[in-house]
Amino acid sequence: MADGAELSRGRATAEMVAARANVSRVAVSRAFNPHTSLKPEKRELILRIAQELNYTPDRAARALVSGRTHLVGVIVPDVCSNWESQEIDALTTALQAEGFATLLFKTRTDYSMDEQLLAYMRGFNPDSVIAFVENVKARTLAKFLGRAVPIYVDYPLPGATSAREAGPLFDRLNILQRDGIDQAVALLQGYGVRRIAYLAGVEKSRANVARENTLRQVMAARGMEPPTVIAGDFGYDAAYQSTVNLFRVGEGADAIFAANDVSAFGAMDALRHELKLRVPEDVSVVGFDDIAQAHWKSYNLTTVKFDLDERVQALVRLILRRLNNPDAPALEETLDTRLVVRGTVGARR
Amino acid sequence: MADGAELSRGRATAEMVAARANVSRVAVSRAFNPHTSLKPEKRELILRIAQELNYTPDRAARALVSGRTHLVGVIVPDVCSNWESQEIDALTTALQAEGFATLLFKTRTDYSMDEQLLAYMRGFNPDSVIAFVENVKARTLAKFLGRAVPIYVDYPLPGATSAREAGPLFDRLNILQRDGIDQAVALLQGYGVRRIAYLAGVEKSRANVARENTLRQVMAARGMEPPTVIAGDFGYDAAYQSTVNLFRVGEGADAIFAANDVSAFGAMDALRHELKLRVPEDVSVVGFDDIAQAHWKSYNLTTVKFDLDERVQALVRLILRRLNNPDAPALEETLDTRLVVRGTVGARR
DNA sequence: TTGTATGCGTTATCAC
DNA sequence: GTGATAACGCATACAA
Repeated sequence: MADGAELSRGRATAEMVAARANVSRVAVSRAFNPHTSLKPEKRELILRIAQELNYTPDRAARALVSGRTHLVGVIVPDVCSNWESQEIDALTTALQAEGFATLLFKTRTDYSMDEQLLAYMRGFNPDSVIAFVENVKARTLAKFLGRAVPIYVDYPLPGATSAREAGPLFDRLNILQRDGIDQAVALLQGYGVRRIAYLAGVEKSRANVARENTLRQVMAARGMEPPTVIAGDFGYDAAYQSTVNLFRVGEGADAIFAANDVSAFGAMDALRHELKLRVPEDVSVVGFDDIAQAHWKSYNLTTVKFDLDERVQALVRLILRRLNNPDAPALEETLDTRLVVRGTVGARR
Repeated sequence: MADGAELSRGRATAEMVAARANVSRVAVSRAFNPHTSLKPEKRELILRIAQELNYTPDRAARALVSGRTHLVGVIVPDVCSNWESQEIDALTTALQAEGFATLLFKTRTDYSMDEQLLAYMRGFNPDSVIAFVENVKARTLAKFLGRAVPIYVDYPLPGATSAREAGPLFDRLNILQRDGIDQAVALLQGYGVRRIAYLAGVEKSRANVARENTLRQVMAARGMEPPTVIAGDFGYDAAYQSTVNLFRVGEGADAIFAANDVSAFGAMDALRHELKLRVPEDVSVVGFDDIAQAHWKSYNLTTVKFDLDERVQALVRLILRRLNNPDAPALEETLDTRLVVRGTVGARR
């Protein structure tokens, strides 16, 4: 009766478990920490009673003394942009399996809330922080972080040397986009495409800049004229509008290389529904990301793929390595991209 | 020098701020708590020095003594399903503005990880928990929760009385789907539709069951034959397949009412690309949710809308009300739905 | 308005 | 293998 009441509201404490099991509080603590010495049968008893009483160690208290919150901060501009949401999803699953929880923070791509947000986040003392280079400035991140070591997801510019920032520690996940872009351009070239337009993403975004620069480089290496660049913001509507302008006002193109899949969808819809052009017979389209919608029949998009699982595994690996060895020099992992061929690139007719 | 080193790694503590400002630690604490008495100039000084030293109160320590973690647990099956991600996005923004952070947990729709997940989550001691009825069983949730009062997002079945569970406290956000569904059916009827097929979602989902039952009721009230029900799982691929079957093997339909927007997209693509039927001239389509993609030109979907902002505001309101009054009886908020008319319902030809 | 003393629930250090 | 005791960083009741 009294037990039931105690049990239902206001979580049980280690002391209550200890009392029930006739052991000391310390024993209860040990029962929940694998690498401590405790007689097996005693541990078993304690765990059983803990379960009966619905006891779980309080992580806030644990964090206070151990210095580990088991919280991983994830800073994103848009949860609902398709790529981000798929990454957050997979990351949360993976972190959960390792005993961490995902703490979500939203920022803006214009850096306007960096300081406020980071100070706010620091209060939660995450063990690790995952940020995208384009969302938070490195210096600001360094300044506002507590003991957490941030992981930067970066898209290195072609030719740039491995970016080991001086001073503060920055672990890094590098995504090399060259392979995928080269495959895409080769495919386009093989189908007789000559004039490629690059449908840009948010201007400040490093992912975008790296994409454009790499595309330029690849095209030059293949003896092609530089791409026409048209404005975009990674979103559907801007892509739609820019594509219409390209063909109505501008000079058109044989192919559109979009900064991400969603932009590619916008471009395709503009081509088909507004400009009455066929894809790929009149214009080919290539995207970036390979989000789930890319295989939908309405689009069936040929796109440069980031392997989501690889990415998430690399991130988790970085987190664990850093936590096991807080003073190690900057860690780095690198991933490639590749082209997924579907139906939006083909012979011109 | 020494300061710089202190500052860069391992966060500053209240004591360090106090020392620098020549005040007691307590004054520092007060400076960060608005409703305490402290000479304004003193508070200002402390806050300035805190900023210099990059100090933020440690929330783990604060949680330990205040009993508030400022964490809101959100339990979802899929971050990346479109509706969820948009809701998480908006919710995170709103919570951030109120000083809370979103703690994300992934579960499964088959309840298979309920107990493990909830015990895990309780360790983090969230101040509040938001769950969807279909994802976690009420009894399990009650058993494993600490002091947090869960908020359930529910789609009440038509005719069911307000579902105040006996025993433990459950706050609730009810979404009434009747208005939107009635508007949709009226519109379809007005365009001469007679045979409606309901493209179902995950079978166990209450959202799905409520949608189907309400649709039945509304159609009966309007003197229509009951809908044909075809299988689905809220996803694109199943919707595509089911729609093809409906027309190839089954008896077809004048209109498809899909359990959500993504299903509607799958149905539309099947109709147009596989079955060579026109939407809406041959078959009308209606969806549910009004996700961002619904207005894309390829789909331009007529759909039953949940107002995202209203939803998020209601949730935040529930959280704050509960926190301000922990012993209040079960709180409840109720929202309506309405039809957004776009281009997938029209005259049959 | 301000400072002192106490406790939040846990793990780490040290004895035994 | 086990138990006492001291931290962890902060907020509050109380005294001044």
